[in-house]
Amino acid sequence: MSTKYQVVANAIRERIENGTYKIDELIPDQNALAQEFHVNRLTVKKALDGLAAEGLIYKQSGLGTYVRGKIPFITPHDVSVNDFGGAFHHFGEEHIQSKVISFDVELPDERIQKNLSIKHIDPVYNITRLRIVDGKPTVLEHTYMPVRLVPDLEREHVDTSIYTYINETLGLKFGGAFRKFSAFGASGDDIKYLEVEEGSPILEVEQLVWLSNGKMIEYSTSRNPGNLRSYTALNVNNF
Amino acid sequence: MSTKYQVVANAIRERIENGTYKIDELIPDQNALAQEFHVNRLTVKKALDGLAAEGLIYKQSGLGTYVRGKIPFITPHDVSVNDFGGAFHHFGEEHIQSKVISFDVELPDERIQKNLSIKHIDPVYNITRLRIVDGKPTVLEHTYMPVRLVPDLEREHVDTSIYTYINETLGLKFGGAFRKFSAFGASGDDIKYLEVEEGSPILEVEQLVWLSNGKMIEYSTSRNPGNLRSYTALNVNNF
DNA sequence: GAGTGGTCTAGACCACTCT
DNA sequence: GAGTGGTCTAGACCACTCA
Repeated sequence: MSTKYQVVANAIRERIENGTYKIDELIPDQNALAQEFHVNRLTVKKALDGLAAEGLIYKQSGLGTYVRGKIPFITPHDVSVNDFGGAFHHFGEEHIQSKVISFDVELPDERIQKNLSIKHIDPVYNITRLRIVDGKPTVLEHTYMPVRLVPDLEREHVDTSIYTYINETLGLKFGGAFRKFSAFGASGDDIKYLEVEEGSPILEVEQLVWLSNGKMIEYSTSRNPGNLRSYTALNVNNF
Repeated sequence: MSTKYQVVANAIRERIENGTYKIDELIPDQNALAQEFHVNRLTVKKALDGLAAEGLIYKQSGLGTYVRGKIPFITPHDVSVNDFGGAFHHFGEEHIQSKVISFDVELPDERIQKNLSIKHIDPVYNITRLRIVDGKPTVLEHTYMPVRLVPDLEREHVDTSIYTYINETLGLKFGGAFRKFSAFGASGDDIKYLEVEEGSPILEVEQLVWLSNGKMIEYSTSRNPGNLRSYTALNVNNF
């Protein structure tokens, strides 16, 4: 919130949301915006690049910058791959409830060592949680995190939001994530906890998250009953 | 391939791939690279920003720029959401075969009108294709495209690669895509064409693609048997 | 304190689109 | 030709990390 280009980006985002800049219409050109905000044109461009990456606007060299309309097939149930809030933040405190099925510390097997780039002597948390949204079992999460990077993780954090603990208490920043989407038939724990029938479709997200310093902090799988949740992803081309 | 930052980015990408810059090690700093390539430091920074967005490197202010290691759980079967090649390009001409199930021109219903941002009088192609990879039915694609944007689409293009026709013959560029991943149980056409059993898990990708001029060019759904294909997505955080 | 990447400026030229 | 966004430069200052 402190850099100039973020201030400019937020101001423009606000104008798009409140309708000052209308869908499919041109917004003022970069020079005009630079004058208005008393910044250099490059600073405006950087702000617009960010909004374009979010999908809010699109630019055409020689013409100008347009506001993009909403994507029709997004619903509030869908989870965007493009933000890092975590489930707690997405659904809101009032709607989400977590049932901790297991919360252990153990030494990692070879697969976990590889994914988290750690040695066999580095302990990891092994956490299984059932996320209940508005009373409905919605996600079964299986999470591994290196103890070294997330010291003193308490039951209390696991009950609510581990991401809040990592971001706000430890002051760590996420650098990025890699995700893999697959479809499976429900088995074992899915049937037990998600209250679905054997073989019914499950959307699995396998996920590797790293910090801004490049260290791997989380390897997890999330299993969602097919009818309850979808994931969305936005991609903008720049070549 | 023509701008300076692309030249620099490609040179650095090459050095990472051929091992000149090693995994988890620092690459030369921005000033050194700027000197070497005879460009300004900002140009180097822009090149590095691009490589960081691709996930190849990560930067830490105050320390330097590191080469990121490979993500362990990617397999060659997985399709990356982060590129725009199309199925034909991904699998290679030798491995992929397309069976055109239907190829019609019709007037769009309300759902298609909304997704493609067109009127009811604008005709669309309605194409159903079965993609066969190495002899195995792998994807059932259902595609809508506005006739106005893709004139003179011939059976020949549908048999091979529509993307090649759009990019190379029509000279159009993709601007971005929005995708939604869901899990379903196989039904109707899935059973018939993908040779799977009723109710077996299907990974569906619903997709909206637009051109660099902002116009919607494709609305499609792709259905993959759960055991055959996964999708991967990379996200880098910048706030 | 030295070195790193991040931000910002003023000014320039280019490629592109429309009239 | 006028106006748009894209690229590039030279130079400056900042925040951050490590010794």
